[in-house]
Amino acid sequence: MNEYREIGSVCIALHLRRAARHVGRIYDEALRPAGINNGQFSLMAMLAAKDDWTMQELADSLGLDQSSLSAAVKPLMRRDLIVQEAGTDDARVRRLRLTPAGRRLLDRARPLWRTAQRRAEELLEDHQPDAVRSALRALG
Amino acid sequence: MNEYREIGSVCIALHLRRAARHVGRIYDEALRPAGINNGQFSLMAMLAAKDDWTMQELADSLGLDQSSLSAAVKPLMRRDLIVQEAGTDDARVRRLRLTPAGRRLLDRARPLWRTAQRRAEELLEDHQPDAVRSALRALG
DNA sequence: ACGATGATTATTGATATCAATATATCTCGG
DNA sequence: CCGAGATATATTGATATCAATAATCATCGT
Repeated sequence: MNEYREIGSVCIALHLRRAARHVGRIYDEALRPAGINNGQFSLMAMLAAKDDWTMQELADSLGLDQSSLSAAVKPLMRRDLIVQEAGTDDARVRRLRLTPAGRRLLDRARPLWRTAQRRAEELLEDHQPDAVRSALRALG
Repeated sequence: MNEYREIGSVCIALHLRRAARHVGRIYDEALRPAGINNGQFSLMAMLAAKDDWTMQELADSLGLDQSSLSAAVKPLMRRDLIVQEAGTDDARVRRLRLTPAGRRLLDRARPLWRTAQRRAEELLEDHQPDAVRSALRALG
């Protein structure tokens, strides 16, 4: 018997990344008319939910490496959807904000997100979406 | 009330990608002594489990875009861990095989994978790993 | 005030990922 | 056999992701 047949069926990293790729494509496709992808939508939705994030706080909330966030904000800043402003008290920190244009784009994107969200929940019909979210929170 | 607070707590794409990033880092760290990352381990384990994959078959099994696999095999070929050979009957298909060096590296990596796998299962202790895998299969 | 240590963000170099497109090859009707 | 459409893989250009490192700035002890 082949020792490696098992791995494809039990490896948590493989299952997670495969699912993340597929679901990410669902959201990306739904969001395409708004001109952003699912990662950019998540980032901007965080900014809309709570102002005054530092880079590190936001990176932690997204489960991202600090340097990955540093790269991810660049395309959004180039399009003037978000801005980074220097902290007043501590000159090292950078605070992120949505611009008015970013907020408008996000509002246009929200119904598209909801469509994708519905489709993803349908895939989880027989698997208790809340239990799955809870498990994913434990992993992330 | 802010319409966007909800999104961070219910978005399936965000939960999945956050978990996938974190878990991926666990496996990457464990596999580092072998010189491969979790995606490369998955790819090579598939080749060890069953020979004679075409590119498209393997891409489907990994839930990857065909063009992503095309890019992913390059670093492994450069290191002579896998080879691509032209199909005999159909000149379009390329078949992938582990080289002996690839097989040796994979055998060295397997106990490292098992360590990471144990750590990931521990995170899922209270969440029935088999149920989670089943849900992830439904998503991917 | 100085210097060491720590904290925050950015940069670099590598791989990963996709959509769109290109290229090569096959198949099948005529 | 030829050409049209289909299929398999590769390339391109953009963003995503990390580890390692660099660059700034803060803090604290002396």
